[in-house]
Amino acid sequence: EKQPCMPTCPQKPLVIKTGVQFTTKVRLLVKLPAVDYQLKVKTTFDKDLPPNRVSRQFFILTNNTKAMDIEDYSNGCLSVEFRHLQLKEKKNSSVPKGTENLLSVTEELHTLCFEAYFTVQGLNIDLETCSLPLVVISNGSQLPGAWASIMWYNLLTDEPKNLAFLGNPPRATWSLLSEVLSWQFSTNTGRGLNKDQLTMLKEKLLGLHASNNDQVYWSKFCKESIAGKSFSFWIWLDSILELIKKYLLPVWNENYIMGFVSKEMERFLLKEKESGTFLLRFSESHLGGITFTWVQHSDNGEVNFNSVEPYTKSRLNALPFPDIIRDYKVISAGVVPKNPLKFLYPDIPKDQAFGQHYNRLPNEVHPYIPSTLIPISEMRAPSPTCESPDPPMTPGEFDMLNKTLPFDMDDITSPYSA
Amino acid sequence: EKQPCMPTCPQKPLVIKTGVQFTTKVRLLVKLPAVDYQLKVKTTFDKDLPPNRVSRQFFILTNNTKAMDIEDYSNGCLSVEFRHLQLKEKKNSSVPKGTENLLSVTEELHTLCFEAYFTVQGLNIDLETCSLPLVVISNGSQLPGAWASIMWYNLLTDEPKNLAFLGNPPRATWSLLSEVLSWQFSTNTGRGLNKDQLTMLKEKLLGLHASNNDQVYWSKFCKESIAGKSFSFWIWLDSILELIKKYLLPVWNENYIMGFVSKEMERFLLKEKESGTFLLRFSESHLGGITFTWVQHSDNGEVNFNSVEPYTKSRLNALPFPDIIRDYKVISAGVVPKNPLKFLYPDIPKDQAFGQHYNRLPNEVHPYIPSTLIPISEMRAPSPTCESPDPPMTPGEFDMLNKTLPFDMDDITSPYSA
DNA sequence: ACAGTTTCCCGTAAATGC
DNA sequence: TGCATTTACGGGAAACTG
Repeated sequence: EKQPCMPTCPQKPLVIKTGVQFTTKVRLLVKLPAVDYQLKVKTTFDKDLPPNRVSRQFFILTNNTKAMDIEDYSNGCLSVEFRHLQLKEKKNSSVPKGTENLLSVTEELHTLCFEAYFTVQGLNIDLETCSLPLVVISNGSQLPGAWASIMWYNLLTDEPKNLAFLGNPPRATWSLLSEVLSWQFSTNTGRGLNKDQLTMLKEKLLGLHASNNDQVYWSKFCKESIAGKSFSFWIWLDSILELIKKYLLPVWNENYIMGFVSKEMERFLLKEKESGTFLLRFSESHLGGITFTWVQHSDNGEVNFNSVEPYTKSRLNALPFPDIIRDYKVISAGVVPKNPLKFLYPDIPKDQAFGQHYNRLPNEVHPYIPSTLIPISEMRAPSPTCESPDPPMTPGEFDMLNKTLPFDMDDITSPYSA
Repeated sequence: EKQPCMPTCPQKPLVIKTGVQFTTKVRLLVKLPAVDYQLKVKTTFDKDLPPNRVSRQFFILTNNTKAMDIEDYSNGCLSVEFRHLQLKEKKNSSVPKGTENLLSVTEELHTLCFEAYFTVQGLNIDLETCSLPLVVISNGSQLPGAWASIMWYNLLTDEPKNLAFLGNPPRATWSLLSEVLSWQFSTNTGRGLNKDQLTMLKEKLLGLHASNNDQVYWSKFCKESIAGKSFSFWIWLDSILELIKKYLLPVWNENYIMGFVSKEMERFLLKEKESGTFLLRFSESHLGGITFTWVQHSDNGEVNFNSVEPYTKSRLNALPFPDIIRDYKVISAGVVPKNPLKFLYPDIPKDQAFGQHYNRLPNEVHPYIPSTLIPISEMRAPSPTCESPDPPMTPGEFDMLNKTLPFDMDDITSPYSA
């Protein structure tokens, strides 16, 4: 006879990529009478899953049977850890595809099953248990979608194994969802999302003036693109999570990235601040981008806001973000290059916030002159709203700048015309 | 009975990486009497190779049998193309490893064998042929070494199948070797090596005043490190080939890269030239690097040479090389940033040589200010030998520069101390 | 043609073996 | 322990497939 679920307690990854190894561990929670033979456990993928339930079938490519061992001598607890397990798709399976299955691959839930079969005192015992649902992907680009499925499942059901859950998933209240989003940030980085950041996200997803009890549809969260964009809310948010993890970790953890703030709020916050006050905001138009916006007050009282083209991984691979802030320059015709960033909102001197994360300048390696990259923007013309306390340059200085700066100014060309 | 080699003509890759697909084609060169059944060809790896000859054994993981087909209806020529072949190492083979085998993996030669067995008019016929030697690698980092083996083999023997060749390889005269090196460049890029470049390479390998008849040892070419370096001559040269292929192709093909030139020769060439004349040279100290050296004449007649820290793939991934030349700046205290590169040796205006390869400046994507990276070097102090026709800056200008440039100058700190 | 999905494989890092 | 070699796999691009 079968003893379902109870006796063992499996741990497994929540998303598995085909062809990539994973590890799982099963622990026996009941104490068996001492046996003089090894207790073997077999791991199976989607055991007894009714056909047509999934559009893809997988199997464990590697050795899937292993003997349990005593994990803890104090209580004689038995366990077994499978390493180097690997999943492969069953191709040409007789199961016809696309039978009423409208789920995308990242919504399709699967389980790992474990069984231990043995005879004791003439009794046949078949212990069996299954993991909570997991998602199988074939490429890392599917990971964000897969993770969203896991989040939604864990957020909205207590059922241990409802593999059709995402066929018709319930909605989530914002108050519930916001907790899990903040938790994603805190577990992945070390700092969660604060009230203002969550408010911006709520308004992005549910519109202005939404309440915490308003409900978010699964499709709105993860499947439908944001209006005017080519990606969904979660894909956008996850791209920022990855950006932080890879390029912004210390700066994020020290709370120097406001990040989730609307452009309207940004201007509202900056407009009363000193010229050169800036804040950091994640791009809403491109995946995984961060920009800074600074304020400039001109002599006539006009207020001007500038935002740099967002930095994404290609640029951040070349130059760490704190160095970008340290070295960023704006040039405009006839003015010496100048870093417009002075105070991190509200009034933290730039070097106080970021100084400890600046990278050392390149070391001189004889016989070479060290060299580095600096980020630079051109203002096509000295805007009347730009701070411009600098004395005008002499004509000679102006001419020299024209020859040495990489931007065309009034079509003055170098003496070596192409 | 066996018909060796003659009847078929195999084409195969020269270096095969385990786990990566490759393609090979066999063509039947004799005309058979028409047969009404399919003529099947079987591909085998290292067929009948005596054990202990190689330290590693491989087998074809994928389907290795396929029927020949009429390739060309005009002459009825039969051929078969194997696609998606894949090699895997036989592990735990009974062959004990390391039996008198002193070859490295990239020196170990193997062959692909093809056989077609059939009966016609009561006669058993077994056609069989083998490919020329090939090298099996497991990681792309082994490709340069493997390629060197293939080059040496093709350069120095006409034997179709001497798999022990690299156990005791003959030497190559420089005149022979230099041809094959130049040919590597011309086939991989579009431009070979000129006389001056080859002379520099000869001197690097054989010392000054070596003659074209001097001989190069295999170990000197590929196995032993260059004195004071951690890589061999060929590994160094191949790193430059890869650099050109990936980052410098048009500039190389237009002959704007002198590249292989000693530092002594470089100075000799530049010293009589106008200030701002520069040339491009491949780094000899680091793999896959390119630097530029420019000359500056000071008022007192002293000549000064500066070389920038070599650019390698990490920097070149961030910024295309022509843009580096266009935008490169030198700054020193109190002087406006300035591009020291004016004429490509001997006297080609920089923009004339590189202008057509400059990338467009970033487009304005509203509402962001476009931004780019520029390469920059600091001269710690205005060298007395530097060209310095610029009027000294006013104290105000100097102070401003201190605040805005990313380098510390005389320990003047920003107002926002860390 | 196209989007969704998988496969391929370079290049780097880590693991393994001698 | 260090070096030579293989394995692992993220990430971008190509190939596949309905």
